[in-house]
Amino acid sequence: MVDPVPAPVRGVGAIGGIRARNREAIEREILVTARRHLAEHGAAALSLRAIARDLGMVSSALYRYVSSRDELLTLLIVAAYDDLGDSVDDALAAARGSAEATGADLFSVIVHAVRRWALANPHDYALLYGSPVPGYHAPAERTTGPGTRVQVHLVEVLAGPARSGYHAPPTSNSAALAAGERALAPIMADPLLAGGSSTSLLRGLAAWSLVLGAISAELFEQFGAGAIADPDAYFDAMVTLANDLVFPGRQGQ
Amino acid sequence: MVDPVPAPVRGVGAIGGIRARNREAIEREILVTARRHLAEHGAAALSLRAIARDLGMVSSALYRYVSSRDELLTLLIVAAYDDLGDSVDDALAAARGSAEATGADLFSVIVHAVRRWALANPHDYALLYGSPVPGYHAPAERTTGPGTRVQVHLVEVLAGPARSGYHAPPTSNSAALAAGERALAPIMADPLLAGGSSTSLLRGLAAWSLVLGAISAELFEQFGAGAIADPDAYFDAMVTLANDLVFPGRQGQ
DNA sequence: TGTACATCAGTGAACGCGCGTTCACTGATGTAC
DNA sequence: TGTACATCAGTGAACGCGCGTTCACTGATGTAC
Repeated sequence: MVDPVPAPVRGVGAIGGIRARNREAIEREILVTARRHLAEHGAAALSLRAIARDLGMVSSALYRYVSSRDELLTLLIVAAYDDLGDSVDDALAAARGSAEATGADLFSVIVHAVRRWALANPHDYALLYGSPVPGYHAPAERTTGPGTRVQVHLVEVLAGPARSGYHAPPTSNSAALAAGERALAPIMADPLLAGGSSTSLLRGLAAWSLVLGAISAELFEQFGAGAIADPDAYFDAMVTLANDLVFPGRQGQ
Repeated sequence: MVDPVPAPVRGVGAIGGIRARNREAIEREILVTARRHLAEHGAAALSLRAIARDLGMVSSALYRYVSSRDELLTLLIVAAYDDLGDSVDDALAAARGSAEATGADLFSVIVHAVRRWALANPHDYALLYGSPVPGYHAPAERTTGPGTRVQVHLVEVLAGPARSGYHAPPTSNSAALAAGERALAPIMADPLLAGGSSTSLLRGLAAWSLVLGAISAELFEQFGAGAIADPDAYFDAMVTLANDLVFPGRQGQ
């Protein structure tokens, strides 16, 4: 949060001292309360005063812990990415523990975990993948790290089948696809993707777009309430089609 | 907008009278100004007072034309859907005029028009397909009509190849896909889809999700600024993959 | 054609609200000697 | 072990702002006779 103070000249800072522990506890309380407000009213309506009120503090007291409303938003974004990352980690760990899983299975596990998390935390999802909060721009240096945890897993899963000899067959319009792959150069430069194929990255991004598009549509009720009788089955089908995109011609689960 | 008055007992209402024409002109001015504010500040920051100020009116005067801020938002949504619909109509008309076009081409024409419109009107796009405006819920009876113009075209395009004998080959996980199709029953009941195939609807929705997901990612910079070197080429590739989804095994453009 | 009257658009003041942020302050907690 | 002092967390008042909405009003526009 905010620097505890320009520089502890003397006194204070005794790590683990009672004051430091109190401070950490209150920092946690602030974040918990802020997340509850986010869940209830959405990011645009986030109010420092309301949060302070809920904590039984005076609004100005919050400034001991948070330098501005924007910083609180940044903290919330980081917390949401972390929460989402944890959910996906847990789902993957459970899946890997229970059975030997193919890449296709794991792709499904990941995106199902994302959807479950999104349905449980719609405003957090909106904060990460919906329209930006007006007047706020996330500082990239603080949000990109936690923001890529899910993608890291996806990249891993995408690379799996390729390592065991699978390669996607050529598809219809290879000219457009080739140009699309070239556009990915800046991403391919990431060390995380070293040795990877831009073809599978392109297809992975398409699958990811499909899944996020489907989740957004469901969450924001773009087809109207009740248009889809069985959202779970519908999403399963979307995942199946997304999976065909990533591993064309390969049998899924 | 607002009912001109409970019931014109006497006087007024002379259709085309100078006062009526003035009223229409001002209604237009309000909508234009509101759209400009939307484009500049986003929907959440939309303010009746600010709009009135821009129009050189006192804020209370706006209530002669609009019953509340929520109603203005509804008008903006309808206007945005109409604008988007017009863009797609124009693009289709131009494409049909210039050359004989296959279904695949028309799909591409439609979604490219959607993307172009979204890039030109990001806040309108966010209003329609992004996270909902906090505290506002669109009245379905006023927004669903204009909201389906694009979908109507898509359905038409999807049905085209089927009419000329094309049928999608079976794909990997037909159990999940079959269940997904069953979930579409409420949509299939729409007269617009009479005689259509739920298979192609399912695939069409997947393609639509893919495209909207890609547009959202681009607009809201979800991959970080500059992550994709050539957004046009990237989107072309996404459309190609989406197209493969709708017409699997069929050669595109 | 003139006149009395209804309806309109727009004004200006006000109500009541909530917001982010700053600031001087008090009393408690901790630390150095 | 005691004491003087630094630093802390939290208070309370205030600044300045903008918002949506209501209301009684004025003068202009239109209409019926």
